[in-house]
Amino acid sequence: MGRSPCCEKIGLKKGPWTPEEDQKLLAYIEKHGHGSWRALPAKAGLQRCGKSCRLRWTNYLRPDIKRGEFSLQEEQTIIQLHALLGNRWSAIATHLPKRTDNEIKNFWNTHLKKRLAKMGIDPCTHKAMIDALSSGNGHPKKVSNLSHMAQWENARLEAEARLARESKLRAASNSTILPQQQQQQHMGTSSSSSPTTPLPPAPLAPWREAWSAKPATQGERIDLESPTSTLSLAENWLPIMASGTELVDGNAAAAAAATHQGGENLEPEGTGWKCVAKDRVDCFTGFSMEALGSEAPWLSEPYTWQAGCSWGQLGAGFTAMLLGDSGGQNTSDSCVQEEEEEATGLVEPEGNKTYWNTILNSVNSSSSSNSPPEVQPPGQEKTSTRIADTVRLLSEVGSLPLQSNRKPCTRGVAMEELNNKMASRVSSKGRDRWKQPNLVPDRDGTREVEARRVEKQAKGGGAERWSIGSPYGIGSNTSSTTVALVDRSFSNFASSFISSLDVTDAYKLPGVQHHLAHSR
DNA sequence: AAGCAGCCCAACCGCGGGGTG
DNA sequence: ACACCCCGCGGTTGGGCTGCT
Repeated sequence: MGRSPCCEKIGLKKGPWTPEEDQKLLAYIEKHGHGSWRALPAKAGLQRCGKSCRLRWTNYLRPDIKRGEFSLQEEQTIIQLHALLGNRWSAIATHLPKRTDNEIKNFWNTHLKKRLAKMGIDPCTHKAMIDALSSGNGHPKKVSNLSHMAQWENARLEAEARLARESKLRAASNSTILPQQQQQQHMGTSSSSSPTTPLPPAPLAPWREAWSAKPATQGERIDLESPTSTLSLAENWLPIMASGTELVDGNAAAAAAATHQGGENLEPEGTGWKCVAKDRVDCFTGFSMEALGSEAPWLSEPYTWQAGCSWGQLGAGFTAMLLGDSGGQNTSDSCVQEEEEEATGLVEPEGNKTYWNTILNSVNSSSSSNSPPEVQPPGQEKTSTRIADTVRLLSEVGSLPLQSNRKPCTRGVAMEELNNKMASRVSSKGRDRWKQPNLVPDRDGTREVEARRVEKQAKGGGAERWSIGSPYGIGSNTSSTTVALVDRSFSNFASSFISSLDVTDAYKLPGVQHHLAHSR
């Protein structure tokens, strides 16, 4: 592995930057772009290594950096994202405009970590301390990593399972709907569908569709019910809800959840929440939908997009996202309206019900000026849409660069894209496991090359400049391309989606909110 | 006022992935 | 397939600052 020797070279300056050095660096980059960092110091007349220059630029000199105190909103975002992503600071930073990963990392280590610890929440696991200790065998960091990885693995498995089902669906006759299945759906049972039986697309709520695709026997359950997904569901979220600690007692949790449900879908005194609290240890080790099934009345409720969902819905949230809304397509008008409202934060996440379609419309409309959307055979648009959106969901939530300047996804492209991403995830190792290249067409349009974001344009966004990386270098007009930021509303969606995930729900509870707000 | 401890954060270190020849 | 190079990332360090004794 050819690692660059970097700063140990004799004669290169280290330590704090002087204003003169800053000025030199700024002037050079403004005029030429940074190009090769290694070559930059010599060209700019700096006695620094390229790495040092890069760090100074990315963490301090860059014009699109916001400095100063973190707002409450930013704090909460960091906490929620850390609960989901762990110490993936760069990924977290992509959700906090104008903040650098280094700044966020420092802020976490110096402020938030301590504050959470003070509140009795383990900053590594985002669980109540007592649970972290009891379940982690004294290795909270391991537990944290496990939880985060479990969530991603969960997403991956569900996406893969979905693709498998899509294949089966395609293979089977679209018009075949077994009468007994219709009856089961009507009756609300969830576990008796055969894995080899084609599933009807519409009548099932998304999460029920996902779970009903499971085989009925334990040995065949690997399709959708992985130990990791069970872990992420039960371990992250339930303990806080049910722990009865000073943060939120069981009743408060139930009441809070009922509030999230608008007091309609979940009865605080109902069997659901009590069951969760009482049996949470069992849930950790042996959770299965079959076991709960009809015993848990909230599971038979129609799936609805509420900000706070029952714990059964939490896991289903991701599933539903990956599955898309099977309830029907939205009209373009309402999509636009919802998108606008979503961008202003005026709507509840139930607007997400049709969000996938909105996103695809956005992406397509932004990119279709050059290439008209491919006409899909009837019945295939939706599949293509969902797969493409799945890819985007994984990209966004995992902070993988979005390929927002790509042509509208056809089924084949989307399938290939998703498969590649999934395969890459599985095969890659290390912290870049989730990182994917951001591909853009090259100058000839004959192939794709990696693009790098070089700067944000005007304040407030709208467009973001990307530059094609090697071999063309950065800063050349011919190598840079401007792509529309069609993902603003998607980003909003992602935030609300993240907010709906298991552990983060704990932070939405009034008691915890209060602690967060008043411990600043 | 001096000494000390703790905090903060810019900067550094080193690992590892990706691109290229 | 391999070596080399570049760069991004997360963990860590250390100098400056602040508050306490």
